[in-house]
Amino acid sequence: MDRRQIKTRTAIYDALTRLLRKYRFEEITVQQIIDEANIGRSTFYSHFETKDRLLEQMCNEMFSHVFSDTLAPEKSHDYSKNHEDKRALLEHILYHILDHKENIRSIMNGESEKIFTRYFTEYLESAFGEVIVHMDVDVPDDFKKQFVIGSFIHTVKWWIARGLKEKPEKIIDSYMKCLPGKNE
Amino acid sequence: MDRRQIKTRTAIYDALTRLLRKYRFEEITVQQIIDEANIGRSTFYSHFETKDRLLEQMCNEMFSHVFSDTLAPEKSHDYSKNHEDKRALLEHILYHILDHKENIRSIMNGESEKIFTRYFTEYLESAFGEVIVHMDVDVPDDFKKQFVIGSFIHTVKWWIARGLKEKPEKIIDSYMKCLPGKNE
DNA sequence: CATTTTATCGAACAGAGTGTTCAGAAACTT
DNA sequence: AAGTTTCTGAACACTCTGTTCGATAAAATG
Repeated sequence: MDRRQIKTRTAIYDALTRLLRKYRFEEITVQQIIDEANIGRSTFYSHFETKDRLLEQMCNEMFSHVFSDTLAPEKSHDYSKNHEDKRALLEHILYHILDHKENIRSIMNGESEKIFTRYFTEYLESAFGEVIVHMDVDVPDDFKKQFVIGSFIHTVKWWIARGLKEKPEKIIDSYMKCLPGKNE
Repeated sequence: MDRRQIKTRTAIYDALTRLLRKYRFEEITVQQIIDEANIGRSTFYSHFETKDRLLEQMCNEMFSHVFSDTLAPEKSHDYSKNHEDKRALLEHILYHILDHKENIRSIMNGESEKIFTRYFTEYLESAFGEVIVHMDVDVPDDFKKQFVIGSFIHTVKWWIARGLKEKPEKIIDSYMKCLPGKNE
């Protein structure tokens, strides 16, 4: 890839990241991004069709990184085997989120939250779907799934919204204590 | 209030409701609302400052109705007393949501979802905050609250997103089975 | 019923933002 | 050095927003 393209691309990403610390995504204009990134107007549009596509791609890169290596098939196999490994995987995810501390809070408003949730749900579904079904609670399978996954994602969002203060271990510990049934 | 005002107001509400069945809120323009409602442009703006304020007020009316009579101080006192009454209150809320079946699904996208969540959280917080703290799980109080309330709201959203197919009793039953600790 | 008050209408307007185009400058490749 | 690709930025057409104002219609008042 041409160096120039990489340069403008990262310039745009960085600009948006910086702007997101001050403004909500909805109130940021393309012109602001262009000025902050120090690029020409037509350059922006040759990289991204719209402002929304930019956000989408930025989120995709970010979230795919957050969930990437944890889902390597060999690893996920190990993880879901027993209680302690599940705990380790969940903690691992939180640490990955912690890596993006700077971005994640400002990104976590409006449309981007949905992208995050979609990614997260798909990921947890594929990593834990099977395990959850085998949990010992007398409710329909689909309900069980939505409850366990939904409450986890909600917990993570809560953790992020409050500034990622608590240690991942603490969050996962509390979360698992709140889960129903014997899920060892 | 002037009859004319009431007429335009409901015309606008109805128009937006109808449009929301076909388009997402973000892609609806003021002009579309005006045309659909058959009113003059300046009339719209004499009623609502912006499109967002319209949505906000519409949601406020709707959600305050959903949560209104269930939170009458005397009643909530009864409700949180014992296990069965809590169940009854939760079911009651779902039935109220069911009353708005037509609107609620289309409204439940984008910005309006946040208004719903805010209302819902505040309500549950005030109705059950005390009760939750006394639940027998060894996690911090604030975590306990966010988990119990968050997972309930998520469950309700899940129920709505799938078309409110299940009976309220069924949803509440499953939900309570998933809750941790002895909360009788 | 006549009068006064208030709401609606709609065209016209200014302003902000979007996304496109294009010719020349600048940077990369071979 | 020549050829290719990307960047630049001004200019443009468009869409949507929110305001203004005089004319018209409807409601409230006495």
